Amino acid sequence: MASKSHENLLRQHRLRVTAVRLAVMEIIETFPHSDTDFIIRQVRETLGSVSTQAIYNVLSSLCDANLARRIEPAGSSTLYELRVGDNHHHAVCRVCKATQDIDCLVGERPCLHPNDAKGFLLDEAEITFWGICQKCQAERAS
Amino acid sequence: MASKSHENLLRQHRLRVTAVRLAVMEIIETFPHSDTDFIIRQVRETLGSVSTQAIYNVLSSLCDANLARRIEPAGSSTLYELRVGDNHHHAVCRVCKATQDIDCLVGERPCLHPNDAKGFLLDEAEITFWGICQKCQAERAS
DNA sequence: ATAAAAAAATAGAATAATTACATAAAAATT
DNA sequence: AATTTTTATGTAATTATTCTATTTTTTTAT
Repeated sequence: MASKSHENLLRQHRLRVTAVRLAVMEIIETFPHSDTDFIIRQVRETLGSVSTQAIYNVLSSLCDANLARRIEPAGSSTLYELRVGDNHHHAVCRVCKATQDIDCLVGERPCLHPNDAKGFLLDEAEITFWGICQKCQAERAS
Repeated sequence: MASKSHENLLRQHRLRVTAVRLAVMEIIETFPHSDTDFIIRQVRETLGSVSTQAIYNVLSSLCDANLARRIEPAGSSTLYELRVGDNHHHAVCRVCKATQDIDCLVGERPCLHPNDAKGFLLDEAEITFWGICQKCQAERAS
C-alpha cells in the first residue's frame, strides 16, 4: 500500500505523518507534474476542507526533505513530482504544456559538462526539452 | 553607437522606434539577465517617469519579435537578454542567483536528443547548469 | 510640413501565485 | 495522560504580471 510506504518515508526523514502530507504524496505520485492548484483541489476532494497554506507548507517540507521535487518550466506554474534521486529531465509541450519525464542518458549529476563553466562549481544540468507532444501533433495534422 | 543599431533592429522588425524600447534594449544589452524590476528602475533612471505597463509591453514585443529572449530559471523571476539567434545555455548560482551565459557545444537546436522523446517533436533543449559561482565559492571558503 | 491612421504609453484596477504571521489543533515524546 | 513540538487554520500581505479604457506618440500619406 502506497500510503504505508509514504508514511515510512516521512518517518525516515523525521517528518510527522499527517493526513495532508499523505494526501499530497499520493496525488503527486498518481499525477506527476501536478501544479499547486490541481494538488489543492485534489487534496480537498479527498480530505474535505484543507487550508491553502497547509498545502503550500507540505509541498515545501517535502521538497526540503528531498521527498518531492519541484520543477518550474518557463511559462508554467510550479509543478511537483515524487520521482527523486535519479537524474531525469523533462519534455514540455509548447502548445498544451503537457510534461513528460525524459530519462537521462548519463544518470548521475551533473550529466553534462560545458566547455567553459565560467568559474562555476556545477552540480546539476537541468534539461527542459521543448517541442510538441503527440496529442497536439495529431490535432495539428487534422 | 548602440542605440543606432537598436533603432535599425526595431525598424527591420516593423516595430516603432520609441524611447522606452531603446532604453530597454540598451539596459538589457549592458546588463544581460536583468529582471523586470531592475529594468524598470534603470529605465526610469534614464527617462524619468515611465509606466510599468509600458515596460512590460516593450519586453513582450521585443521577445515576440525575437529581438530579446526571456529566461526563467527556477526560483528567479523572469530575466531578459539581447543575445538571441545562437543556441546558448545558462549557469545559475544556487546562492546568489548570478547568471552566466554558457556556450553550447553543438550550436544549433535542439542540441541534445534523448533516447526516448515520448512522442514529442522536439525543437529545443534548454539547459540550466546549477552550481556555485566563483564569488560565492570564495566567500564560502573564508 | 501636416493631417490621418496606427501603434504605443498612461493610469488605475484586477488577478494569480505565493508568503507571512498569530492562534488553534494534532502528532510525537515523556 | 501530560507536555512538547510540529503542523494546520484563517486572514492578510506581497510580488509579479495582466487587463482595459484613454491619451499620446510615431509613422504614413497628403
